[in-house]
Amino acid sequence: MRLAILERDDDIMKNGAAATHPPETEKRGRKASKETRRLQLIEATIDSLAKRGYSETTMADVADGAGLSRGIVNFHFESKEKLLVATLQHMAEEYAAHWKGALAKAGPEPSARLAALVAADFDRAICSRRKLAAWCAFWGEARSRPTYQALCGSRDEMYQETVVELCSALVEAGDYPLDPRQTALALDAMLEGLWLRLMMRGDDLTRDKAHAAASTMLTTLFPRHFPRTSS
Amino acid sequence: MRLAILERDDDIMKNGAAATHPPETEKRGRKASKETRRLQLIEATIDSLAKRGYSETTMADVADGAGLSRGIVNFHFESKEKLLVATLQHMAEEYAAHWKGALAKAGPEPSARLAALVAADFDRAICSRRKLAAWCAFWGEARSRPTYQALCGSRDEMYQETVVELCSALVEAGDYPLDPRQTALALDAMLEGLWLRLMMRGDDLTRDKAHAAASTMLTTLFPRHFPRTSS
DNA sequence: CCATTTTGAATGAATGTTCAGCAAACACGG
DNA sequence: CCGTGTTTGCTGAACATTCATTCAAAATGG
Repeated sequence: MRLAILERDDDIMKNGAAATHPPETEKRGRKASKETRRLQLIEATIDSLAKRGYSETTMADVADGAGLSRGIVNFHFESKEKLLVATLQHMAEEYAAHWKGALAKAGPEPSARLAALVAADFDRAICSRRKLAAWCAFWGEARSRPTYQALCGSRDEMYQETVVELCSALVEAGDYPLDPRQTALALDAMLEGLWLRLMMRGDDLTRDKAHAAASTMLTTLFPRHFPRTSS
Repeated sequence: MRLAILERDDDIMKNGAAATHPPETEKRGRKASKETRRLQLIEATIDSLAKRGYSETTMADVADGAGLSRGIVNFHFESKEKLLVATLQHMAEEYAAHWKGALAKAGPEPSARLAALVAADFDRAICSRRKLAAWCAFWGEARSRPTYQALCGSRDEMYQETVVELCSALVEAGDYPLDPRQTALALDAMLEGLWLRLMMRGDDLTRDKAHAAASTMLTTLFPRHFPRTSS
């Protein structure tokens, strides 16, 4: 009779041994509602993707990770494929909700909004090792799977469009000699590239360093809106 | 009696139907040397990775793609794992040789060298769909496999270091208010991110557009060294 | 008790690996 | 130029393993 380890140590980018206490807000064991169990399995899937990669993520591993029996996944999800799609969907929704939330809190000033968007990308909640690894695992398969490809545009048209608009506003306000679309593309690519590097080589690149590099880039692009920091 | 289709139409980013004539420099059929056959299988592996993704790349598919029999891979490579490592190694070496060659041709001027480095990244020979897809397939697995991780740093320390040095030279020469290391990191991430996007959404983003965005970024970072183009 | 959830063994398909044998190239003596 | 033996490259069926899926039965909660 094994016990599910539920709380994710959504890592501090340094596998911290944070022994958080079980979340009492949600009921465990048999009483877990359908949706809760689905979440639990999705989290276990992310764990497995991060630990073993896409190609070695098995149903058994997911079930074990959740502390449940083998057949469980096919009960809550119909198949492995659907579990993975649900997992990607979950991450995409979480990501979108996160940057939209950050934007909402940022106020109306374009520069503040853009800074918030960048900061959101390097937030602990989003930019943890295990989640980056999971994203990357899906990216690797996205080329050959239309479903993934669509969802992997999580940093999607809406995000991209938002960045374009913010760049447009800044270019106009500051009279910068930049093409908003091109600038937004470059910015976006840089953020994604920083994620990739963050995931690959974890030692010599920290979340803070990556965030700093991105912020400095904003300063260089829009010097009149992002004052140079002392760093 | 099937015939191996050897020449890759290293694609023009739009699956061109370039029916190149068989390379006469290398002997085919039974007489193919060991090394040639290995290359052939590696190319077939890249094809399979691009077409089906890492997790669905099978030995049978590689063998079929090369027009050879099932057991062939285990004869020339020892195992699937070793085939994949050899493939990644091949791509890494090709990539390194390519940018080093471009650098050699660029002359001594730092700005020209940096521009050459960027241009090399978007060269047809390197930046074809199938190769980007293959890279991305490996990236997805790199997290959980030390061997891949090491090789995936193909855009490796040496590349990164070169970019840092070029940035340093430019910063000094032009008195730009930039930190070379941070700038190099951002540039590098942007290039990798552009690759990723180039692979994901092939329609609304072409190699030329990506290259243009990268070049514009150079202009913005080092305006006195990269004159603004009319584009 | 009934409905819902969970279990875990059985099943079958997919696939990496092995290997005995075949056939082309080659070496060499006639 | 032939014949013969040997090496080397290659084949494809057989094998073993891994893994997703199924399902009948058990456990749990209401």
